[in-house]
Amino acid sequence: MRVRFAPSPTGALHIGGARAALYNWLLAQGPEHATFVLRIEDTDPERSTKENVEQILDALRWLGLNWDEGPIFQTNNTARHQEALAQLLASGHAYHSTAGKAEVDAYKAEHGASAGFRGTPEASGAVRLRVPDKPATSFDDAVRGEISTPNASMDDPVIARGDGSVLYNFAVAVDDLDAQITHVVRGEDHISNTPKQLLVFEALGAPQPRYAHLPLLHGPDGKKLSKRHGAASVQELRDAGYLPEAVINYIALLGAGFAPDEELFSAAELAARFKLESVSKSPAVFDEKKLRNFNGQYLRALSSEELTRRLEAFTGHPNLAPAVEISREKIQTLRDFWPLAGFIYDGAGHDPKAFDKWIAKDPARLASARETLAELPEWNLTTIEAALTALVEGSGAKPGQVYQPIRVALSGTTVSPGIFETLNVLGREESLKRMDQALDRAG
RNA sequence: GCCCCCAUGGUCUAGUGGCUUAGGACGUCGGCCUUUCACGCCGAAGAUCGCGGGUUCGAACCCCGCUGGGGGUACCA
Repeated sequence: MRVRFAPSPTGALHIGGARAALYNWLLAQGPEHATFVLRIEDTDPERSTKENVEQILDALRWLGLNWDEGPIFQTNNTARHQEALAQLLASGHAYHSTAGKAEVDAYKAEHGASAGFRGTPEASGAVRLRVPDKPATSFDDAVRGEISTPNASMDDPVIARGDGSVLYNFAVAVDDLDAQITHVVRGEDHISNTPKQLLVFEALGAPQPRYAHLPLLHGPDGKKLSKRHGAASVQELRDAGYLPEAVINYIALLGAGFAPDEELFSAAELAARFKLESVSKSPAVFDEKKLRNFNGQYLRALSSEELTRRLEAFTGHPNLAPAVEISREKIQTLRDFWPLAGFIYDGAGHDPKAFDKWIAKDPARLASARETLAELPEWNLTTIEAALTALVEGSGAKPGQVYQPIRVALSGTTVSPGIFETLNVLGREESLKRMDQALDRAG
Protein backbone atom coordinates (compact mmCIF):
# COMPACT_ATOMS: atom_id res chain seq x y z
CA MET A 1 0.00 0.00 0.00
CA ARG A 2 1.31 3.40 -1.03
CA VAL A 3 -0.45 6.64 -0.13
CA ARG A 4 0.29 10.27 -0.64
CA PHE A 5 -0.56 13.72 0.58
CA ALA A 6 -0.34 16.29 -2.19
CA PRO A 7 -1.00 19.84 -1.02
CA SER A 8 -0.73 22.80 -3.33
CA PRO A 9 1.37 25.56 -1.79
CA THR A 10 -1.16 28.31 -2.33
CA GLY A 11 -1.55 29.11 1.35
CA ALA A 12 -0.99 27.80 4.85
CA LEU A 13 -1.96 24.25 5.77
CA HIS A 14 -5.58 24.32 6.78
CA ILE A 15 -7.28 21.97 9.16
CA GLY A 16 -8.93 20.11 6.31
CA GLY A 17 -5.56 19.55 4.69
CA ALA A 18 -4.06 18.57 8.00
CA ARG A 19 -6.72 15.95 8.47
CA ALA A 20 -6.14 14.55 4.98
CA ALA A 21 -2.44 14.36 5.80
CA LEU A 22 -3.23 12.72 9.13
CA TYR A 23 -5.44 10.03 7.64
CA ASN A 24 -2.72 9.17 5.12
CA TRP A 25 -0.21 9.08 7.94
CA LEU A 26 -2.46 6.81 10.01
CA LEU A 27 -2.51 4.39 7.10
CA ALA A 28 1.27 4.48 7.05
CA GLN A 29 1.64 3.95 10.80
CA GLY A 30 -1.19 1.45 11.13
CA PRO A 31 -1.36 -2.28 10.43
CA GLU A 32 -1.18 -1.72 6.67
CA HIS A 33 2.24 -0.07 6.98
CA ALA A 34 1.65 2.03 3.90
CA THR A 35 4.45 4.09 2.43
CA PHE A 36 3.61 7.77 2.81
CA VAL A 37 4.67 9.97 -0.09
CA LEU A 38 4.61 13.75 0.17
CA ARG A 39 4.19 15.63 -3.08
CA ILE A 40 3.93 19.36 -3.59
CA GLU A 41 1.52 20.33 -6.35
CA ASP A 42 3.21 23.48 -7.51
CA THR A 43 2.19 23.56 -11.14
CA ASP A 44 0.33 26.81 -10.71
CA PRO A 45 3.10 29.38 -10.97
CA GLU A 46 0.69 32.18 -10.15
CA ARG A 47 -0.13 31.03 -6.66
CA SER A 48 2.61 28.67 -5.51
CA THR A 49 5.32 30.16 -3.32
CA LYS A 50 8.36 28.88 -1.50
CA GLU A 51 7.16 30.40 1.74
CA ASN A 52 3.95 28.43 1.53
CA VAL A 53 5.88 25.22 0.91
CA GLU A 54 7.96 25.88 4.02
CA GLN A 55 4.89 26.68 6.07
CA ILE A 56 3.23 23.44 5.05
CA LEU A 57 6.28 21.33 5.81
CA ASP A 58 6.63 23.15 9.09
CA ALA A 59 3.02 22.47 10.04
CA LEU A 60 3.40 18.80 9.14
CA ARG A 61 6.51 18.50 11.28
CA TRP A 62 4.89 20.24 14.21
CA LEU A 63 2.02 17.78 14.05
CA GLY A 64 4.52 14.94 13.89
CA LEU A 65 3.26 13.69 10.54
CA ASN A 66 6.45 12.35 9.03
CA TRP A 67 6.56 11.11 5.44
CA ASP A 68 8.58 8.30 3.90
CA GLU A 69 9.27 9.72 0.45
CA GLY A 70 9.52 13.25 -0.89
CA PRO A 71 8.76 16.01 -0.88
CA ILE A 72 8.43 15.52 -4.61
CA PHE A 73 7.84 18.75 -6.49
CA GLN A 74 5.45 18.36 -9.35
CA THR A 75 7.28 20.97 -11.39
CA ASN A 76 10.34 18.70 -11.38
CA ASN A 77 8.45 16.12 -13.39
CA THR A 78 7.75 18.21 -16.46
CA ALA A 79 9.81 15.98 -18.75
CA ARG A 80 7.78 12.95 -17.74
CA HIS A 81 4.55 14.90 -18.11
CA GLN A 82 5.50 15.91 -21.63
CA GLU A 83 6.39 12.34 -22.48
CA ALA A 84 3.02 11.09 -21.28
CA LEU A 85 1.28 13.93 -23.11
CA ALA A 86 3.05 13.02 -26.36
CA GLN A 87 2.03 9.42 -25.84
CA LEU A 88 -1.65 10.32 -25.60
CA LEU A 89 -1.43 12.62 -28.60
CA ALA A 90 0.24 9.87 -30.63
CA SER A 91 -2.25 7.23 -29.59
CA GLY A 92 -5.20 9.46 -30.43
CA HIS A 93 -6.46 9.63 -26.85
CA ALA A 94 -5.86 13.36 -26.86
CA TYR A 95 -5.99 16.13 -29.43
CA HIS A 96 -5.11 19.77 -29.93
CA SER A 97 -7.94 22.25 -29.82
CA THR A 98 -8.26 26.00 -29.66
CA ALA A 99 -11.81 25.78 -28.38
CA GLY A 100 -12.49 27.96 -25.34
CA LYS A 101 -15.47 28.76 -23.19
CA ALA A 102 -17.38 30.30 -26.09
CA GLU A 103 -17.06 27.17 -28.19
CA VAL A 104 -18.04 24.94 -25.27
CA ASP A 105 -21.12 27.08 -24.57
CA ALA A 106 -22.08 27.02 -28.23
CA TYR A 107 -21.69 23.24 -28.22
CA LYS A 108 -24.02 22.91 -25.25
CA ALA A 109 -26.55 25.28 -26.78
CA GLU A 110 -26.69 22.96 -29.73
CA HIS A 111 -26.45 19.55 -28.06
CA GLY A 112 -28.19 20.20 -24.77
CA ALA A 113 -27.14 21.53 -21.36
CA SER A 114 -25.95 18.18 -20.06
CA ALA A 115 -23.96 17.25 -23.15
CA GLY A 116 -20.23 17.07 -22.62
CA PHE A 117 -18.12 19.10 -25.04
CA ARG A 118 -16.42 17.18 -27.85
CA GLY A 119 -13.89 19.12 -29.90
CA THR A 120 -12.46 18.65 -33.35
CA PRO A 121 -8.72 17.99 -33.61
CA GLU A 122 -6.73 20.98 -34.82
CA ALA A 123 -3.11 21.60 -35.70
CA SER A 124 -2.37 23.49 -32.50
CA GLY A 125 -3.85 24.84 -29.30
CA ALA A 126 -4.46 23.38 -25.88
CA VAL A 127 -4.63 19.63 -25.48
CA ARG A 128 -7.90 17.94 -24.63
CA LEU A 129 -8.38 14.37 -23.59
CA ARG A 130 -10.95 12.52 -25.65
CA VAL A 131 -13.66 11.16 -23.33
CA PRO A 132 -14.35 7.58 -24.49
CA ASP A 133 -17.73 6.83 -25.98
CA LYS A 134 -18.82 4.59 -23.11
CA PRO A 135 -21.83 4.80 -20.78
CA ALA A 136 -20.01 5.88 -17.65
CA THR A 137 -16.79 6.23 -15.72
CA SER A 138 -17.14 4.65 -12.31
CA PHE A 139 -15.04 3.82 -9.30
CA ASP A 140 -15.54 2.19 -5.95
CA ASP A 141 -14.76 4.85 -3.39
CA ALA A 142 -13.43 3.37 -0.15
CA VAL A 143 -15.65 5.58 1.98
CA ARG A 144 -18.64 6.20 -0.28
CA GLY A 145 -18.95 3.12 -2.41
CA GLU A 146 -19.82 3.24 -6.09
CA ILE A 147 -19.60 6.68 -7.71
CA SER A 148 -20.50 6.92 -11.37
CA THR A 149 -20.48 9.74 -13.88
CA PRO A 150 -22.04 9.47 -17.34
CA ASN A 151 -19.33 9.95 -19.96
CA ALA A 152 -21.80 11.78 -22.15
CA SER A 153 -22.01 14.55 -19.55
CA MET A 154 -18.25 15.06 -19.26
CA ASP A 155 -16.49 17.71 -21.32
CA ASP A 156 -13.29 16.56 -23.01
CA PRO A 157 -10.98 17.84 -20.28
CA VAL A 158 -8.15 20.23 -21.12
CA ILE A 159 -4.98 18.50 -19.94
CA ALA A 160 -2.35 20.93 -21.27
CA ARG A 161 -2.33 24.65 -21.95
CA GLY A 162 -1.71 26.19 -25.35
CA ASP A 163 1.92 26.68 -24.35
CA GLY A 164 2.27 22.98 -23.71
CA SER A 165 2.39 23.08 -19.90
CA VAL A 166 0.27 20.39 -18.30
CA LEU A 167 -2.73 20.92 -16.05
CA TYR A 168 -3.62 19.53 -12.66
CA ASN A 169 -5.86 16.62 -13.58
CA PHE A 170 -3.27 15.27 -15.96
CA ALA A 171 -0.20 15.86 -13.80
CA VAL A 172 -1.83 14.27 -10.76
CA ALA A 173 -2.64 11.10 -12.59
CA VAL A 174 0.80 10.80 -14.13
CA ASP A 175 2.51 11.50 -10.82
CA ASP A 176 0.32 9.07 -8.90
CA LEU A 177 1.08 6.49 -11.54
CA ASP A 178 4.82 7.09 -11.41
CA ALA A 179 4.87 7.02 -7.63
CA GLN A 180 2.88 3.79 -7.78
CA ILE A 181 0.26 5.19 -5.45
CA THR A 182 -2.27 2.50 -4.59
CA HIS A 183 -4.69 4.57 -2.50
CA VAL A 184 -5.55 8.20 -3.07
CA VAL A 185 -7.00 9.63 0.15
CA ARG A 186 -8.07 13.25 -0.26
CA GLY A 187 -10.88 15.73 0.24
CA GLU A 188 -14.35 15.39 -1.16
CA ASP A 189 -13.81 18.45 -3.31
CA HIS A 190 -11.86 16.14 -5.60
CA ILE A 191 -14.69 13.73 -6.31
CA SER A 192 -15.59 15.38 -9.56
CA ASN A 193 -11.94 15.40 -10.63
CA THR A 194 -11.63 11.69 -10.16
CA PRO A 195 -13.34 10.56 -13.39
CA LYS A 196 -11.01 12.80 -15.39
CA GLN A 197 -7.99 11.34 -13.68
CA LEU A 198 -9.34 7.85 -14.13
CA LEU A 199 -9.61 8.54 -17.84
CA VAL A 200 -5.96 9.58 -17.95
CA PHE A 201 -4.91 6.28 -16.36
CA GLU A 202 -7.10 4.46 -18.83
CA ALA A 203 -5.66 6.30 -21.82
CA LEU A 204 -2.17 5.57 -20.59
CA GLY A 205 -3.09 1.91 -20.28
CA ALA A 206 -2.18 2.00 -16.60
CA PRO A 207 -3.85 0.40 -13.58
CA GLN A 208 -5.99 2.79 -11.52
CA PRO A 209 -5.49 3.44 -7.83
CA ARG A 210 -8.20 3.06 -5.22
CA TYR A 211 -9.81 6.33 -4.12
CA ALA A 212 -11.13 7.45 -0.75
CA HIS A 213 -12.79 10.84 -0.49
CA LEU A 214 -12.93 12.49 2.90
CA PRO A 215 -15.85 14.73 3.89
CA LEU A 216 -15.12 18.44 3.96
CA LEU A 217 -14.81 20.49 7.09
CA HIS A 218 -17.30 23.29 7.54
CA GLY A 219 -17.32 26.44 9.63
CA PRO A 220 -20.05 27.12 12.21
CA ASP A 221 -22.11 28.68 9.41
CA GLY A 222 -22.24 25.40 7.52
CA LYS A 223 -20.05 26.70 4.74
CA LYS A 224 -16.67 25.44 3.68
CA LEU A 225 -14.09 26.23 6.35
CA SER A 226 -12.12 29.37 5.67
CA LYS A 227 -10.00 32.00 7.36
CA ARG A 228 -13.09 33.87 8.40
CA HIS A 229 -13.90 31.12 10.88
CA GLY A 230 -11.04 31.84 13.23
CA ALA A 231 -8.26 29.37 13.80
CA ALA A 232 -8.42 27.66 10.44
CA SER A 233 -4.76 26.93 9.88
CA VAL A 234 -2.37 24.71 11.77
CA GLN A 235 -0.10 27.66 12.52
CA GLU A 236 -2.95 29.50 14.13
CA LEU A 237 -3.74 26.52 16.28
CA ARG A 238 -0.14 26.34 17.41
CA ASP A 239 -0.10 30.07 18.18
CA ALA A 240 -3.33 29.69 20.13
CA GLY A 241 -1.49 27.38 22.50
CA TYR A 242 -2.82 24.01 21.43
CA LEU A 243 -0.71 20.90 21.84
CA PRO A 244 0.00 18.94 18.66
CA GLU A 245 -1.14 15.68 20.24
CA ALA A 246 -4.49 17.24 21.16
CA VAL A 247 -4.90 18.66 17.66
CA ILE A 248 -4.13 15.27 16.14
CA ASN A 249 -6.62 13.54 18.40
CA TYR A 250 -9.34 16.09 17.82
CA ILE A 251 -8.91 16.31 14.07
CA ALA A 252 -8.91 12.54 13.73
CA LEU A 253 -12.31 12.42 15.42
CA LEU A 254 -13.65 15.04 13.03
CA GLY A 255 -14.68 12.69 10.32
CA ALA A 256 -14.49 9.23 11.79
CA GLY A 257 -15.40 7.27 14.87
CA PHE A 258 -12.68 5.23 16.49
CA ALA A 259 -14.62 3.61 19.31
CA PRO A 260 -18.22 3.63 20.60
CA ASP A 261 -17.52 5.25 23.96
CA GLU A 262 -13.97 6.53 24.00
CA GLU A 263 -12.42 9.58 22.42
CA LEU A 264 -8.96 10.15 23.81
CA PHE A 265 -6.38 8.33 21.72
CA SER A 266 -2.68 8.69 21.14
CA ALA A 267 -1.51 8.89 17.55
CA ALA A 268 -0.38 5.27 17.75
CA GLU A 269 -3.78 4.15 19.02
CA LEU A 270 -5.51 6.11 16.28
CA ALA A 271 -3.32 4.41 13.69
CA ALA A 272 -4.04 0.98 15.10
CA ARG A 273 -7.79 1.58 14.90
CA PHE A 274 -8.12 3.59 11.70
CA LYS A 275 -10.01 2.16 8.74
CA LEU A 276 -10.96 4.02 5.56
CA GLU A 277 -14.31 2.24 5.69
CA SER A 278 -15.17 3.89 8.98
CA VAL A 279 -14.64 7.42 7.70
CA SER A 280 -17.83 9.43 7.84
CA LYS A 281 -19.53 10.59 4.65
CA SER A 282 -20.97 13.86 5.87
CA PRO A 283 -19.14 17.12 6.48
CA ALA A 284 -18.14 18.06 10.01
CA VAL A 285 -18.09 21.41 11.76
CA PHE A 286 -14.87 22.37 13.50
CA ASP A 287 -15.67 23.04 17.15
CA GLU A 288 -12.93 24.84 18.99
CA LYS A 289 -14.66 24.35 22.35
CA LYS A 290 -14.12 20.64 22.15
CA LEU A 291 -10.54 21.05 21.01
CA ARG A 292 -10.01 23.25 24.05
CA ASN A 293 -11.39 20.59 26.30
CA PHE A 294 -9.19 17.91 24.73
CA ASN A 295 -6.21 20.19 24.98
CA GLY A 296 -6.83 20.70 28.69
CA GLN A 297 -6.92 16.98 29.25
CA TYR A 298 -3.68 16.44 27.35
CA LEU A 299 -2.08 19.36 29.09
CA ARG A 300 -2.92 18.07 32.56
CA ALA A 301 -1.59 14.65 31.63
CA LEU A 302 1.85 16.11 30.91
CA SER A 303 4.54 15.87 33.59
CA SER A 304 5.38 19.19 35.20
CA GLU A 305 8.84 19.07 33.68
CA GLU A 306 7.44 18.58 30.18
CA LEU A 307 4.72 21.19 30.62
CA THR A 308 7.32 23.65 31.87
CA ARG A 309 9.52 22.98 28.84
CA ARG A 310 6.63 23.63 26.50
CA LEU A 311 5.50 26.75 28.29
CA GLU A 312 9.01 28.15 28.30
CA ALA A 313 9.23 27.51 24.57
CA PHE A 314 5.81 28.99 23.99
CA THR A 315 6.29 32.15 26.03
CA GLY A 316 10.00 32.55 25.41
CA HIS A 317 10.41 33.06 29.16
CA PRO A 318 12.86 30.92 31.19
CA ASN A 319 12.54 29.51 34.72
CA LEU A 320 8.81 29.06 34.75
CA ALA A 321 8.77 25.91 36.87
CA PRO A 322 7.37 27.36 40.15
CA ALA A 323 4.60 29.24 38.39
CA VAL A 324 3.73 26.28 36.22
CA GLU A 325 3.39 24.08 39.26
CA ILE A 326 0.74 26.30 40.82
CA SER A 327 -1.10 27.12 37.57
CA ARG A 328 -1.23 23.86 35.69
CA GLU A 329 -4.64 22.79 36.97
CA LYS A 330 -6.16 26.04 35.81
CA ILE A 331 -5.18 26.32 32.19
CA GLN A 332 -6.56 24.73 29.04
CA THR A 333 -4.01 25.96 26.53
CA LEU A 334 -0.43 27.14 26.64
CA ARG A 335 -1.69 30.60 25.86
CA ASP A 336 -3.83 30.66 29.01
CA PHE A 337 -0.73 30.53 31.18
CA TRP A 338 0.69 34.01 30.90
CA PRO A 339 -2.57 35.92 31.50
CA LEU A 340 -3.05 33.83 34.64
CA ALA A 341 0.47 33.72 36.07
CA GLY A 342 2.52 36.27 34.18
CA PHE A 343 2.14 38.76 37.02
CA ILE A 344 4.54 36.65 39.05
CA TYR A 345 7.29 37.77 36.67
CA ASP A 346 5.86 41.00 35.26
CA GLY A 347 4.74 42.48 38.56
CA ALA A 348 1.17 43.23 39.58
CA GLY A 349 -1.09 44.68 36.96
CA HIS A 350 -3.80 47.16 37.77
CA ASP A 351 -7.48 46.47 37.31
CA PRO A 352 -9.19 49.62 38.66
CA LYS A 353 -12.45 47.85 39.29
CA ALA A 354 -10.83 45.10 41.28
CA PHE A 355 -8.65 47.55 43.16
CA ASP A 356 -11.56 49.76 44.17
CA LYS A 357 -13.72 46.92 45.28
CA TRP A 358 -11.21 44.88 47.24
CA ILE A 359 -8.63 47.36 48.44
CA ALA A 360 -9.57 51.03 48.16
CA LYS A 361 -12.94 50.52 49.82
CA ASP A 362 -11.49 48.94 52.92
CA PRO A 363 -7.67 49.03 53.07
CA ALA A 364 -7.74 47.74 56.65
CA ARG A 365 -8.40 44.22 55.46
CA LEU A 366 -5.28 44.16 53.39
CA ALA A 367 -3.29 45.93 56.06
CA SER A 368 -4.08 43.35 58.70
CA ALA A 369 -3.29 40.51 56.32
CA ARG A 370 0.00 42.20 55.53
CA GLU A 371 0.86 42.49 59.23
CA THR A 372 -0.07 38.88 59.91
CA LEU A 373 2.15 37.68 57.09
CA ALA A 374 4.99 40.01 58.01
CA GLU A 375 5.21 38.42 61.43
CA LEU A 376 5.69 34.93 60.05
CA PRO A 377 8.86 33.40 61.44
CA GLU A 378 9.09 31.14 58.46
CA TRP A 379 7.70 31.66 54.96
CA ASN A 380 6.35 28.47 53.47
CA LEU A 381 3.08 27.03 52.30
CA THR A 382 2.23 25.56 55.69
CA THR A 383 2.90 28.69 57.74
CA ILE A 384 1.20 30.97 55.24
CA GLU A 385 -1.91 28.87 55.16
CA ALA A 386 -2.05 28.48 58.93
CA ALA A 387 -1.63 32.20 59.55
CA LEU A 388 -4.21 33.28 57.01
CA THR A 389 -6.72 30.66 58.07
CA ALA A 390 -6.37 31.85 61.64
CA LEU A 391 -6.83 35.43 60.53
CA VAL A 392 -10.04 34.54 58.73
CA GLU A 393 -11.41 32.74 61.75
CA GLY A 394 -10.29 35.42 64.18
CA SER A 395 -11.75 38.28 62.19
CA GLY A 396 -15.08 36.64 61.59
CA ALA A 397 -14.85 37.67 57.95
CA LYS A 398 -15.65 35.52 55.00
CA PRO A 399 -12.58 33.90 53.47
CA GLY A 400 -12.95 35.90 50.28
CA GLN A 401 -12.86 39.18 52.19
CA VAL A 402 -9.38 38.33 53.38
CA TYR A 403 -8.04 36.55 50.33
CA GLN A 404 -9.30 38.75 47.50
CA PRO A 405 -7.52 41.91 48.71
CA ILE A 406 -4.26 39.95 48.89
CA ARG A 407 -4.87 38.50 45.44
CA VAL A 408 -5.53 41.90 43.94
CA ALA A 409 -2.45 43.34 45.64
CA LEU A 410 -0.21 40.57 44.32
CA SER A 411 -1.60 40.16 40.82
CA GLY A 412 -3.61 43.27 40.13
CA THR A 413 -6.71 41.25 39.31
CA THR A 414 -9.25 38.96 40.90
CA VAL A 415 -8.06 35.85 39.08
CA SER A 416 -4.85 34.06 39.94
CA PRO A 417 -3.48 30.73 41.13
CA GLY A 418 -4.26 29.76 44.73
CA ILE A 419 -3.39 32.59 47.07
CA PHE A 420 -1.24 30.55 49.51
CA GLU A 421 0.71 29.08 46.62
CA THR A 422 1.15 32.45 45.01
CA LEU A 423 2.47 34.03 48.22
CA ASN A 424 4.83 31.14 48.63
CA VAL A 425 6.18 31.33 45.08
CA LEU A 426 6.54 35.11 45.21
CA GLY A 427 8.45 34.96 48.51
CA ARG A 428 8.18 37.11 51.59
CA GLU A 429 9.97 40.17 50.35
CA GLU A 430 8.18 40.48 47.02
CA SER A 431 4.81 39.67 48.52
CA LEU A 432 5.08 42.28 51.25
CA LYS A 433 6.39 44.80 48.76
CA ARG A 434 3.37 44.37 46.50
CA MET A 435 0.98 44.63 49.40
CA ASP A 436 2.71 47.80 50.56
CA GLN A 437 2.46 49.28 47.11
CA ALA A 438 -1.24 48.53 46.99
CA LEU A 439 -1.70 50.08 50.42
CA ASP A 440 0.18 53.20 49.32
CA ARG A 441 -1.98 53.47 46.29
CA ALA A 442 -5.08 53.26 48.42
CA GLY A 443 -3.75 56.21 50.35
C1' G B 1 -28.25 25.53 -15.58
C1' C B 2 -25.39 20.81 -15.70
C1' C B 3 -22.58 16.68 -13.07
C1' C B 4 -21.56 14.52 -8.32
C1' C B 5 -21.92 13.77 -2.99
C1' C B 6 -24.31 14.06 1.78
C1' A B 7 -28.49 14.05 5.73
C1' U B 8 -28.64 10.60 14.05
C1' G B 9 -29.69 16.16 20.02
C1' G B 10 -26.41 23.01 19.31
C1' U B 11 -21.48 20.29 17.71
C1' C B 12 -18.37 15.57 16.72
C1' U B 13 -19.79 10.70 16.58
C1' A B 14 -21.77 5.01 17.95
C1' G B 15 -25.35 2.31 15.59
C1' U B 16 -25.34 -1.69 9.12
C1' G B 17 -33.25 -5.09 10.27
C1' G B 18 -35.29 -7.00 16.54
C1' C B 19 -30.15 -6.36 22.38
C1' U B 20 -32.34 0.95 21.12
C1' U B 21 -37.90 3.50 25.82
C1' A B 22 -31.04 5.63 20.03
C1' G B 23 -25.03 4.92 23.35
C1' G B 24 -20.53 8.18 24.21
C1' A B 25 -18.00 13.01 24.02
C1' C B 26 -17.95 18.55 23.74
C1' G B 27 -21.15 22.38 24.88
C1' U B 28 -25.47 24.05 27.95
C1' C B 29 -28.19 24.13 32.73
C1' G B 30 -28.43 22.78 38.14
C1' G B 31 -25.74 21.03 42.47
C1' C B 32 -21.29 19.67 45.32
C1' C B 33 -16.21 21.07 46.24
C1' U B 34 -14.14 26.01 47.17
C1' U B 35 -9.92 31.90 48.72
C1' U B 36 -10.78 33.84 42.75
C1' C B 37 -10.62 31.20 38.19
C1' A B 38 -10.28 26.53 36.70
C1' C B 39 -10.07 21.27 37.69
C1' G B 40 -12.80 17.27 39.74
C1' C B 41 -17.39 14.88 41.18
C1' C B 42 -22.90 14.32 40.94
C1' G B 43 -27.33 15.26 38.25
C1' A B 44 -30.52 17.26 34.29
C1' A B 45 -32.41 19.14 29.87
C1' G B 46 -31.76 18.34 24.78
C1' A B 47 -32.99 13.71 18.79
C1' U B 48 -40.79 12.70 16.29
C1' C B 49 -32.87 9.30 13.66
C1' G B 50 -34.57 15.81 7.29
C1' C B 51 -39.80 14.78 5.03
C1' G B 52 -43.17 11.36 2.41
C1' G B 53 -44.05 6.77 0.52
C1' G B 54 -42.92 1.69 0.22
C1' U B 55 -40.47 -3.57 1.53
C1' U B 56 -40.88 -6.48 6.22
C1' C B 57 -44.10 -9.70 11.61
C1' G B 58 -40.51 -5.66 12.75
C1' A B 59 -36.46 0.04 9.87
C1' A B 60 -32.24 5.11 12.25
C1' C B 61 -30.55 0.88 9.51
C1' C B 62 -33.19 -1.81 2.74
C1' C B 63 -35.82 0.63 -1.87
C1' C B 64 -38.14 5.01 -4.32
C1' G B 65 -39.44 10.13 -4.40
C1' C B 66 -38.98 14.92 -2.28
C1' U B 67 -36.69 18.72 0.48
C1' G B 68 -32.44 20.75 2.46
C1' G B 69 -27.13 21.25 2.58
C1' G B 70 -22.43 20.75 0.23
C1' G B 71 -18.74 20.07 -3.74
C1' G B 72 -17.42 20.58 -8.84
C1' U B 73 -18.42 22.94 -13.27
C1' A B 74 -11.09 27.23 -15.46
C1' C B 75 -5.88 26.67 -20.98
C1' C B 76 -6.43 26.86 -10.94
C1' A B 77 -4.93 23.16 -7.61
